[in-house]
Amino acid sequence: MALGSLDRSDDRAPYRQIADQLRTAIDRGDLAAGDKLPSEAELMRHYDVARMTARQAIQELRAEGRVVAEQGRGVFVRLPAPVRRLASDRFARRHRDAGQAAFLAEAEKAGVTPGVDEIHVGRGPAPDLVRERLKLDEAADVVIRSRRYLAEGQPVETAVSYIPVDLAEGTPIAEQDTGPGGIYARLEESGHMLDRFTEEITARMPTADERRRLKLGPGTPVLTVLRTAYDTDGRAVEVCDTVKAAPAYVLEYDFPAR
Amino acid sequence: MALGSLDRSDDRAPYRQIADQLRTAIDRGDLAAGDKLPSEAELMRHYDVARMTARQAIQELRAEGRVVAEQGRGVFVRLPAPVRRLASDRFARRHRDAGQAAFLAEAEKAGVTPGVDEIHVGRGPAPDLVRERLKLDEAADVVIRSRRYLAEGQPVETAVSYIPVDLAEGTPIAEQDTGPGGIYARLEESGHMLDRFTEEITARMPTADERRRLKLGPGTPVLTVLRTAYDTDGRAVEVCDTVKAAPAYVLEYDFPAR
DNA sequence: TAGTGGTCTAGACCACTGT
DNA sequence: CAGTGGTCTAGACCACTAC
Repeated sequence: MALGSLDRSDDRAPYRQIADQLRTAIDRGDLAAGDKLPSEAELMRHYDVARMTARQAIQELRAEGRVVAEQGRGVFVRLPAPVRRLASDRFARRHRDAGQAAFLAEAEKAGVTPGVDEIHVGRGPAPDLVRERLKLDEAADVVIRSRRYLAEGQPVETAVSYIPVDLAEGTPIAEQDTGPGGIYARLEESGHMLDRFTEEITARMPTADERRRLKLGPGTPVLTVLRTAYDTDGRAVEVCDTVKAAPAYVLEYDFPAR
Repeated sequence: MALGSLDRSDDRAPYRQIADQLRTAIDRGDLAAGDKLPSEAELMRHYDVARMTARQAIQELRAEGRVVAEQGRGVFVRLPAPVRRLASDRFARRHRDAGQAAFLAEAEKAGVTPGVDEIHVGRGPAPDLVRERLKLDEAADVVIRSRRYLAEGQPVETAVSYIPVDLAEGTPIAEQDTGPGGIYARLEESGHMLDRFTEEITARMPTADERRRLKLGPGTPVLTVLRTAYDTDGRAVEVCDTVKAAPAYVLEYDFPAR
């Protein structure tokens, strides 16, 4: 691990120069995934700077999500997250017919042990974003199902589903356990055959709460997917708001050139 | 703007408590978009802490992308970026027939003044990711077109297209100006009618280079879209690698339940 | 010129990790 | 125990902004 030296005549701040050199070392592969970076003390000696300067350089890389600090151990080049590809056919009826909800089917395909926890089922008013998409009036309540998905025990996604009460009440959708095939299978059983979905994708930094629930390190963005399900009558029957740890996902879509 | 006080018995670090209080003030609307946060000096007086502690609190919010610091002026609650929705029909043939490339058609629809700059056209080997998708052997060159898109003068997206040389050479695709309707119109003119696209979406923190080209503040993630275009023979005729400033986009996809 | 954030120094004590 | 990062203090000089 050969570090360069500071150029005091360079107008770039020393901490940026140090960050650049570390970044380059990572990009070149001098520092591979999982490797330990020089400690703060080593950087102080090597570059002859104060501790805060060395720390600031490392802080840059942390904010970029390239390295992770572990107290008492050191700072390490971040390991590439196990990536799960989500194809847009993941809600295909054949999976429901096989008795599997989308997340479980997808995880199994990827050879990952799936899990679900923090399941909460309730009833209440829908957020504005949801109300617009479900075309409900302000007064109408919805059944709200929230849960957290795990892959290999690690949280990777939170999801909140909103279903109009007239579609959910009296069915397992309003229960803790929705049964085989999940919400979509129950909707189809009650005569609402699904026709199509729309998904709206954004990316942003997580809120403090999301950081906690998804156990995200600093410098880790989230992908949000807001999915609306329509039945064959063209009625919006569910809105699902998901927040995914971005490094864990690739979303795939296929569409015609028309 | 009423700030609380520190709880020294709280095991959360003072800088976290201060960050929490500021975050809450923003969420509650006490600090609206564009408002100035208390200065470092004010935070030092109010909470009776050292400057670095006040700075660290603000640093938290910056990394979350919630506030932006402007030297000499102060720290401000970030303004919501003007969002552009990208529907998956943005490559519909009707737009090409109308003589417009996708970005321009989309921008006009959104009432935004579009721009393109930093156009570079060249020829060289394809990156691995691209070669796999174009099904080329290692030796085969591609035509490489890179450019940067602007909305209202602000850079919002960079794009690099890769086209197999046998499809591009001798056509305007290998020239600086591809002509009306862009690359896709030229491909169709030469007999490669487009059939479908696949898009692979990820989100991550930008590289230093991307931060510069897209003028991104800290705490701003990017959305990447890797699009592959197929002609009616099922041949991959183009791969386009785009990097978008995440706050500026919502991607929309529509797909059947099958 | 006063106020702001940007950067740096030189210390200090703490909690956690591994030996 | 020594080594690591986490946090804090109390200063300093600088560049930029607004008045």
